Amino acid sequence: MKVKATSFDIAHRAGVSQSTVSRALRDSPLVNQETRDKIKAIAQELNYKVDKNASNLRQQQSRTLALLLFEDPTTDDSLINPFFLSMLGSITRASAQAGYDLLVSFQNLSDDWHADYEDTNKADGIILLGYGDYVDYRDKLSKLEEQETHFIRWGAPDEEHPGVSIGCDNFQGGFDITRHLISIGHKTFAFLGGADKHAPEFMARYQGHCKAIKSEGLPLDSTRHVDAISTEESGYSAVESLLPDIESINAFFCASDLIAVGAMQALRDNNVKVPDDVAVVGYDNIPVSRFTDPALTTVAQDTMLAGEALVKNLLLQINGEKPPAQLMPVNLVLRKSCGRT
Amino acid sequence: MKVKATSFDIAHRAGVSQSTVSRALRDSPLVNQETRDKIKAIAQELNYKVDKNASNLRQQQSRTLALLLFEDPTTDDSLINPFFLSMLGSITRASAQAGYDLLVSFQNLSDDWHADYEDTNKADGIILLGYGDYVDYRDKLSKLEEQETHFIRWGAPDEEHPGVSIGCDNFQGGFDITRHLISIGHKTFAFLGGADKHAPEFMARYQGHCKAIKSEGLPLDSTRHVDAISTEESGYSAVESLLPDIESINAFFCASDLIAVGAMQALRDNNVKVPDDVAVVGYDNIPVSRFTDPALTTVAQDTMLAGEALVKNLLLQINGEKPPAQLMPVNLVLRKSCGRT
DNA sequence: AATAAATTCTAAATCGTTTAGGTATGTTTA
DNA sequence: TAAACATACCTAAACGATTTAGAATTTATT
Repeated sequence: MKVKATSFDIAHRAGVSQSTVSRALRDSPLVNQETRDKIKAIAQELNYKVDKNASNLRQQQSRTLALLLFEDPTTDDSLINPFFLSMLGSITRASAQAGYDLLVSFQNLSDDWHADYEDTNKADGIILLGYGDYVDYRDKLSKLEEQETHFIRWGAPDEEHPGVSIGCDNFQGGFDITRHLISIGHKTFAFLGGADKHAPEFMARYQGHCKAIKSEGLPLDSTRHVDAISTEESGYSAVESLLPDIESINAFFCASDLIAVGAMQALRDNNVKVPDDVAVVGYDNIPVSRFTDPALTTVAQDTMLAGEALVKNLLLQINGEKPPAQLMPVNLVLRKSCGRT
Repeated sequence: MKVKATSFDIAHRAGVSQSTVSRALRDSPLVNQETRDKIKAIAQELNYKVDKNASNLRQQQSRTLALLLFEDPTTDDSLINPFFLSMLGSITRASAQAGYDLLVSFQNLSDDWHADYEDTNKADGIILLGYGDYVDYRDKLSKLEEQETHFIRWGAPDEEHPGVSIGCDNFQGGFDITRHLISIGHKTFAFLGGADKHAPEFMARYQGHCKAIKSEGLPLDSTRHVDAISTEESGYSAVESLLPDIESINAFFCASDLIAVGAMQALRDNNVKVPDDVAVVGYDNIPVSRFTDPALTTVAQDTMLAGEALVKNLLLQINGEKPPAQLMPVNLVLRKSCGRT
């Protein structure tokens, strides 16, 4: 049976006290350089590693962040929204960079996650990642705040939700891409994506969309609005529901790339040519969007930057500061699906 | 400033000793039911949560698993192989189900991850997830084993690598899909995917491919082998390199769906029709494969099952058992890209 | 009524660190 | 030469739980 070396073992071998070992390993100037080197050598030889449980207990911190993923409960269990995954990647890397470990967990409504990480000292802070819909969790967020838990939420900064949040400028994204569609000649639209309080991000995109229509002098009824959640299936059936008067639509603005992928599939199955008969644009710039046929014009959220911002902001909170909410900029990615670029 | 309640606070209020509190909260029969209820009520009221650091330290375990993701270092940093992500999802859920937290971390060659989790008592066991290529890490795996660290590797069970592993039957997958291609009339092939020691999974698929060709009585030189790593770009250029004599190829067997997506893109760009001019099949059944044009025929690995198997196996190890390696079955997913089904 | 057994609780040791404070040395300063 | 000060180390007390051993109380048995 393997038995782990402790700082006492090292102390014994080095002929010093255990506290000196602890100090030496953390390069404290309170211990002589020679002694330090000797202790470190022995530590290495014994394959010694600081026990994080003991260390964390003593220091009352864990140098660990918890990432809580809130998935659209309607989605198939095994699939994860690619956009989240991209965020997950950048968050993982950003926290590693900062010297923090990352606990990942999927949540659903029933869990009382609001207490389970920081309260137990398993994490120093929590990152909440979901598609903007925290409406049902609002009271839990309040509780988090009340408990002075450090947490940050991915989503639109607004007053409705307690706590700090970071999100991309969905309004601007919806505005920009719609303006582009108009600028290349499209005049009538369909917006695919549920824009109610349960999807504040989709809502903002839709509002940006409408604003652009107005500001370009088009009549507001030049766009139609169809419900859809962020899945391919949902995009597919959204298009199906619009087939009867498909000729009256110049362009589809899909609230997410997944919706767009499904939408294009539906169009293809019904012999509607993209972009010749109708334009399609998406939102998120997920990895596949480059490889659809035709390649999808979309709005890119810089997930690298966003992940870093989330982690940085959270760490500031942990260090006792009160960092402000943040709105991240957004970029158009012009590809073939929208027609003449 | 928030100050956390400890078991002493509860003991004080309840008028019992702290040890009684500890027992009561863990439903020990050593404490009277009435006392238990009272203590639990007080705990709830004070919003008490067991400090995991203290608890773990005392119990010498962490009830946490660490997932180490090894990415093809050639891949863009921000992108993650969708297949891994799918595994990540199922592993996360499986460990949550088992009452374990999950630490996620991306690794690269330079890190000395081989010591960093279990040795520090941050995790009770480690899951290694990569595209089969652990060749360069073999000595690190040995070290893990030597240290009696609990770990499990995703990949082909073989004697070359130390430790237990679970993987899908790549040979069978390659065999099955090739046989299907032959059964619907294809006679000449190209295999896209580096099949050297750095990609044992691709290698096994290739070997299954060749076996099927032989067993169906076709000449072995009816297949060509082109190097590619698991990215769309790589698939794209692999196809480009074959363009000169594209007419001599009936079907492309891509070692992964990502390669297939890139390959189909390249074929489209060069006016080669799939599946009319040439068939294309992939491997992995990633989410997009259903939405490519045409939909991709591929080999599905049941990631749900695989994630559960990994976690279950690791937990057995943690509990002192010696579970065997496992080969998971594989399923053909027939869609349009391979031609007549 | 005395003894044994069962129940319920307490005290203290333990996990492996970190860190405040103390104690020898030797070196400088007035 | 004693006071003042570094230097290099050590002792011991946390941190907050779990758990062993044993004490106190109640209940059962003879």
